[in-house]
Amino acid sequence: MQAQYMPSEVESKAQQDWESRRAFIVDESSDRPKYYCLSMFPYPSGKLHMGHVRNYTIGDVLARFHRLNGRNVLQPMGWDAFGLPAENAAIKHGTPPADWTYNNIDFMRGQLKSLGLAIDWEREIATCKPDYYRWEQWLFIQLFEKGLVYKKTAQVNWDPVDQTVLANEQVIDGCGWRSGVPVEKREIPMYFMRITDYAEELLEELDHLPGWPEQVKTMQRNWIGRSVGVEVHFPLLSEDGVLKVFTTRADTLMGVTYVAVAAEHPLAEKAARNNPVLARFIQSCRQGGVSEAFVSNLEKKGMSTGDYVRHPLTGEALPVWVANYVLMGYGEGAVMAVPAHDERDFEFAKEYGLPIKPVICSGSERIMSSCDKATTDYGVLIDSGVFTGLSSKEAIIRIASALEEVGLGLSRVQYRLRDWGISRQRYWGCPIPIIHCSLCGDVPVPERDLPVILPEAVTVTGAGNPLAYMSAFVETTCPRCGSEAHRETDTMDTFVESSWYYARYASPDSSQAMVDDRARYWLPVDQYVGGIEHAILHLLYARFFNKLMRDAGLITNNEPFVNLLTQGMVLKDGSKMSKSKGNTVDPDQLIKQYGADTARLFMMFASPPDQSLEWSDAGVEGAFRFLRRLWKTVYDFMALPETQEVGQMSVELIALRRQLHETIVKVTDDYGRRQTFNTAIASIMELMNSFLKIQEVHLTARKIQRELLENMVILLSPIVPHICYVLYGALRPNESLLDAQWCLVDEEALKKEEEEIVIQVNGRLRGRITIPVNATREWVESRAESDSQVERFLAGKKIRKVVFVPHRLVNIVLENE
RNA sequence: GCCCAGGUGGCGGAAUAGGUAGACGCACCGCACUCAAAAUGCGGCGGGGUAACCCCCCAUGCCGGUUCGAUUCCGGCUCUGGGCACCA
Repeated sequence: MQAQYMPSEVESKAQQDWESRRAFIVDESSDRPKYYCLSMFPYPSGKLHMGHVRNYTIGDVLARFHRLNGRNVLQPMGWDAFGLPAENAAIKHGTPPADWTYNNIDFMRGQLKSLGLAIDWEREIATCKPDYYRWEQWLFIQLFEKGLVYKKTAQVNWDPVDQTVLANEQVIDGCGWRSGVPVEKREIPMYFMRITDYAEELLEELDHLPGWPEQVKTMQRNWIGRSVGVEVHFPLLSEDGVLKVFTTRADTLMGVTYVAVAAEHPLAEKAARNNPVLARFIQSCRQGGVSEAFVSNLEKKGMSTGDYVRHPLTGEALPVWVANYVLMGYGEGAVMAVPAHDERDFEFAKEYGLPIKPVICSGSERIMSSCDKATTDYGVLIDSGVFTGLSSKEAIIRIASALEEVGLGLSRVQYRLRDWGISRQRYWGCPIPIIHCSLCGDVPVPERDLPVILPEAVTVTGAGNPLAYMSAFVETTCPRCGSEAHRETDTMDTFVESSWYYARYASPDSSQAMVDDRARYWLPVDQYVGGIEHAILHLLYARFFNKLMRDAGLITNNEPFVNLLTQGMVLKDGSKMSKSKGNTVDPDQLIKQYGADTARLFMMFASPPDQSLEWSDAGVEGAFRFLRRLWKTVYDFMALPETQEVGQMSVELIALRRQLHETIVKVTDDYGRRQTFNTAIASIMELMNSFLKIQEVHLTARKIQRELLENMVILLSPIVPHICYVLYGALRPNESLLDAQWCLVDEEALKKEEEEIVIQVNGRLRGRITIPVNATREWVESRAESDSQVERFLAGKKIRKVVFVPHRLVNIVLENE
C-alpha cells in the first residue's frame, strides 16, 4: 500500500477490476431479491454537466448500498437521443443530427464511465435507433387500432417568417427566437393519445404510491385537476341550440351577468362572419404564443358578439362576449361569468362596465352594493329567488337538479388534464407509422413493415421538416388498397421515448417484442432518481405508458416506479449552472484534478439530494482532504509496529466502539430510509475524528481500531467506491469489497448506563444532568429540582407542573406571578 | 396569472415523531511543526451584555396564533427557485 493517496491510480485500478470481474453485469437467475435502480437517462447534449454527475451519483449510492445488502441490483444507462437540440446543432454546424447525437453519446459514455458507476453497460439503449423505436411504432399502432390514438386539430406557435412551428421555449415574449416577429396561433391536425381515459386511474393510484414525495403527488393531482361540477346549458336567443359551460360554482348561477367564450369558439367565429370589428378582434387574439404561461399573463381583453343567450332558470337575456382569458382547451371553451364571485370575471366586468350582481354572502360580511373586489368564499345565497337562504353546498345540489329538471344542465366531472398531442413537425424524432391514402384514409403501417426508419442522411435548414421533401421516404403505396399514398412526416413527441425506456432496459435486445418476460422480473423500478423539473409531464406520461403496456398484456405492474427521489438543481453563486451565465464547472476537469470519488463525496455531502446544491470549490477541497486523511489513517494503521501488549478495554475504547455501532445504525437509516447522504457522511466524519483521538497502542485497541476502519470503509463505499475498494483490499488482502456484506450492528455495544438530559424552567434551558438510563421519573424530577443551576430559578416560585420527556428533558413550569 | 417547493451563523448545511438551535464541513483567527512557505496537527469561531471561557438576553425571511415548550404545527405576508402540456 502506498503512503500517498493517488486518486487516478486508485480509480483506474478499481474500474479495471470491476470490468474484468463483470461485477455489474446482471441476470435474472440470481436467488437474491431484485432491486432495479434507475436514474433518468440523459439527453446527449454534448457533455456531462454537474446535474448529471449529481443524479447518477445519487442513483449509484443507492444501487451500491442495496447490493451490499444482498440485492440483485440492476442499474442500466442509455440515451434519450431524439430531440430539438440535435436539429439546432445541425442548423448551426451543418452536421446531420444523427452524427452529432452519436458523437455526443460516445463522448458522454466515456465521461460516465470515469465516474465509476455500477452500471450494466450491456443493456445500453439509444432511443434514436430503429431497434428501439420500432416498438414505439408498434405500440402506437396497437393504440391506434384500439382507438386510444385519434386525430384532431390543435393550436401551435407559428412563425410567419420562418414558416415553421415553434416550440414554446422558442417563443420569447410572444416573438419567434430566430425571426423576432410576433408568432401566431395556428390550428393544425395532430395525433392525440387518450390519456384522459386514464385520468381517474392516474389520479387514484397516486394514493397508493407511498414511496413518492408528497410534493410530486400534489402537483400531479392538481395537474389532472378533477373537479365535480355542473354543465350548464344556456339556450341561444336567436336560434336553436345551447351554449355549454362547466362550473364548479353552480351556487352562483343567479349572479351570472354575461357569458364569455374563447376566441376560437364556434359561436365567436359565427358572430364574426357579419361583424368585421369582431373578426379583427378575434384575429388579434391569434397573436402571440400558445403556452398557458404566456396566455394567462395577457391583459384581459374582450368584445361583445352582439348575441344573447337565455339564463336557464330565469330566462333573462345575457350578452355573449369573446374574452381572451377563456381557454378553448379547458371544459367547453366558454364560461358563465359571475363578476361578484370570480376574480377574473370581476376584473373583466369592471373593464367593460358589465353588471356585477352579488348572490353569496360569506361570514358576517355586509352585502356589497358597489363592490371593490370579488368574494370567492362559499356562504349563504342572497337575492337568488327560490334558492335564497341556502348554503352554497346545498345550493349547488339544488340548482343542479333544477337545471336537470328543465333539461338545461347536468352534474358531471371535468378534468383539467387534456389528451396528449404527440405529433411534432420535426425531423429528429420517431416517425409516426401512418400512411395517408386518398381512398382508405389514415392507414397504420402493417407490423411486418416496421420499423419505419428515419433516414439519417439529411440536411436540416430550420425551415420546415426535411422529411417532407424526401420523396423516397414520403412516397409509398397504401398497405390496404395498393394505390399511391404518402407517409406521415410528423414525428412523435420525444416524451414518448422516455415514457417506456425503463421497461425496455429489462430486455434491451429483444427482437420479438417490445418487452419480454424479463420485464416481469425487473419491473416495477424500485428506485427512480431524477430532477424535480420532471415532476409532472415525464412522470405522468411514464405512468400512463406503464398502464398502456399493462393493458396491452406486456407487463403486469400498475405503476412503473415504486420509490421516487427528485433531486434538486446544482447552483453556483445562487443561480442554476448554465453556459449562458458562464458559471459552469467541468466534470472532466474536476475528476482530473481530484478524482471521481472527491467529486462524488462533495456532491453527496453538500446538501441532501432533494435540495438544491450550492457549488463550492473550497468544499471540493475539503472533501479531497477527508479522503486523503482516510487513506493516511488506514496506511498508518497497517504500518503500526508489532506489539505484544494485550491492554485493557478502557472507557474510551468502549465509548468508541459504541459510537461505531451507533454510526452503523444511523448511516444504514440515512441510506436506506431517509436518503440523506450528507448526514451519513457527517456521522462517519465524526467517527473518524473520534478514531484519531485514541492514543492507545495495545492489541485490544488495535482490534477495535481494525473493526472501526473495516466498517468505515464499507459505510463510505457507496459514496466513494474506488478508494474504499482499494482500502478494503489493503485491510483484508484476500478479500474483495465486491463480495462484502453491509455492516452488522452489535446490540451489546449500543448499551449505555448513563445519559445526559436537560432541565428547563418554563421551557428555557437552565441546566443539564447525567442520570442512570433506568432512573424513574420521580427520581429524575427531584434531582432536577434540587440542581444547583436550576434552584435559583425556582426560588420563591410555585411549581405548576413538571413535564418529563424520557431520555430528553425535564421542564419545570412555574405558576404565573 | 395558476400549481408546487424553499428561506437557519461569513458560506454549504444539522436538528429524523413539537423537546439542548447551529452537528459535520468550508472560510477565517490563533498556536505548534518549519530557515520560510505549503501540507499537517491542536485550539477558537451566531449577535449583544459583562472584569469574566460563570451567567443573562436576543436570534431560524416578516407579522400574528396554538403550546409547558415552535426551525418544526396553523393563518397572513414577502422574497427566491421549479413546473405550466412543442426544452429535456
